Amino acid sequence: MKKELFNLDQLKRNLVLAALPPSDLARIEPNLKPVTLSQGEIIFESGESPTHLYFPTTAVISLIYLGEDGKTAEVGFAGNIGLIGYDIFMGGDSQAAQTVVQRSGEAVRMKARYVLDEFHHCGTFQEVLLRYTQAMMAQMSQLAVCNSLHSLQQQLCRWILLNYDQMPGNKIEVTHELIGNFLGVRRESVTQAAGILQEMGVIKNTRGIIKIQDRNGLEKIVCECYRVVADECERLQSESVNERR
Amino acid sequence: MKKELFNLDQLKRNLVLAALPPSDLARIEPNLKPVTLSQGEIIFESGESPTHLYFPTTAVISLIYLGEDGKTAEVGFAGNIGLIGYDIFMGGDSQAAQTVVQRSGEAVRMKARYVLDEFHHCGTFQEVLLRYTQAMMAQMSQLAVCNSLHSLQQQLCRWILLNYDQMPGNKIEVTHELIGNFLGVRRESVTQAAGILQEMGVIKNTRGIIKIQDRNGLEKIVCECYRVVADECERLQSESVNERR
DNA sequence: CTCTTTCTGTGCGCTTACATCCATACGATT
DNA sequence: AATCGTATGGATGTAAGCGCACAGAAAGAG
Repeated sequence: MKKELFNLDQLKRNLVLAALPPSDLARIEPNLKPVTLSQGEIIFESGESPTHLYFPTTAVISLIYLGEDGKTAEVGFAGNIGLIGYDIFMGGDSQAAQTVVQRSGEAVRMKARYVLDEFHHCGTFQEVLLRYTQAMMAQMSQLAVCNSLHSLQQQLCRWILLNYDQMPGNKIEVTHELIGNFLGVRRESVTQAAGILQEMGVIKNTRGIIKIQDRNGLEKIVCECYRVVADECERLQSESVNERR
Repeated sequence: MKKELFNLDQLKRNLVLAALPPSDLARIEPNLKPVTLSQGEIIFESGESPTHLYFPTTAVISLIYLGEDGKTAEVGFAGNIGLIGYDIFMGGDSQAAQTVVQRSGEAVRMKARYVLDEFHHCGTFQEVLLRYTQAMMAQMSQLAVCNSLHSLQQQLCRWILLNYDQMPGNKIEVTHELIGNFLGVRRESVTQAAGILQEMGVIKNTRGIIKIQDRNGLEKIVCECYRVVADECERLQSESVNERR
């Protein structure tokens, strides 16, 4: 229980935390603990109640649905522009999705108890959390639509771009197999789609790594879903700067 | 602006309202206005800020996404077990989905201003609204997964069953065309899938009407998504009876 | 350096749903 | 009872993605 003093700047890499007024942030800061997350780590199992609210700083965390037949699909995700574990304050006893680390990195987390205490003060903390949860809902619907209406080719572009945006560097460390799990398709289909993108010269596939070579090219191929989600993120960012209300 | 005195029992047909303690319900009752909604009516356009929070009693309301290419898909819906317009209290300025009446019927609605006032009292009203919103999120993810992993045949079964559960009687007044819009597929595909279900003897198609003839049969064909969503509804119902906290 | 593991690249035939077009049947209106 | 608009039922060919099977290639371990 020793109280670490860690850098406020690190906290502010997560834009939800950055959106909080300094006084609020200072108050909750003692209850925020940094954690290192590695790819594939399961944070919550499907059906569990979340024990902590996670604010990713450099990690990216996915919500994965597990079908009865072993098939999987990503229903949402959050990087530094988002939070994980909203079920804590939304009142549910459990969450349906499995929560798994999609890209290794850092996050800070807050115990469910503290989250509830702070949330029920009905201040800016609550307001900010709800706003980001709403954004998450919008994102989830958009991904739902993308899954059902658009080609794998486009979905893959969307996935790559959304990931690219969340990270420094121009490569994504991920196998086709894993992407298949996220998009709910076979590994081979991903390989094929990625192969075509490579022929077009926008990405380069190597073992376990996808290199982005032409971001603009990707944006030309991708469906509108990418822009919708990306714009939503930008909107939230600009609102947090304006510190409305 | 004349104040109608209408039946509390009518309000309680919506389970969100029924979950409120009598004192809360009595307080907000003057701000609840009944409305009649007819099929196809657009309640909010995509991008608009919701003006009212809707509590359907006998109507069923869908959230529809409009793709750039004219394709559409249902991302969520609410009947008497749910509410429409959560963006009001979640803090967003707009909502992404178009909101349209899927089945004619009654609802009561509450002006956004009153909703916000009441919500910020941070009492049971807030708690109940958030709980139902969370359920909506779970439902949305489930539908997302169903769209991407399951066959049209199964999706159609799910859709029929979820609708059946929200209404009295054993027929659904809807055209194949409309279902196609909801499921994001062509009318012909729906006709074909519905034809097979008819051959199996579980439904009967007639002009603009689907008659459910063998509910159990449908449950055998449907994917797990139906049960997940239905169970979530039942959970909320039983919790509201227990009046926890 | 070799062996094993893991990941990528392909080639089938199969199923599902799409696109287009047309036939038919219902039912409300007149 | 005739008519017309809307809804359903099918036929054809096409395309996307699946399931399986296998080959090659890179990384890591000993």
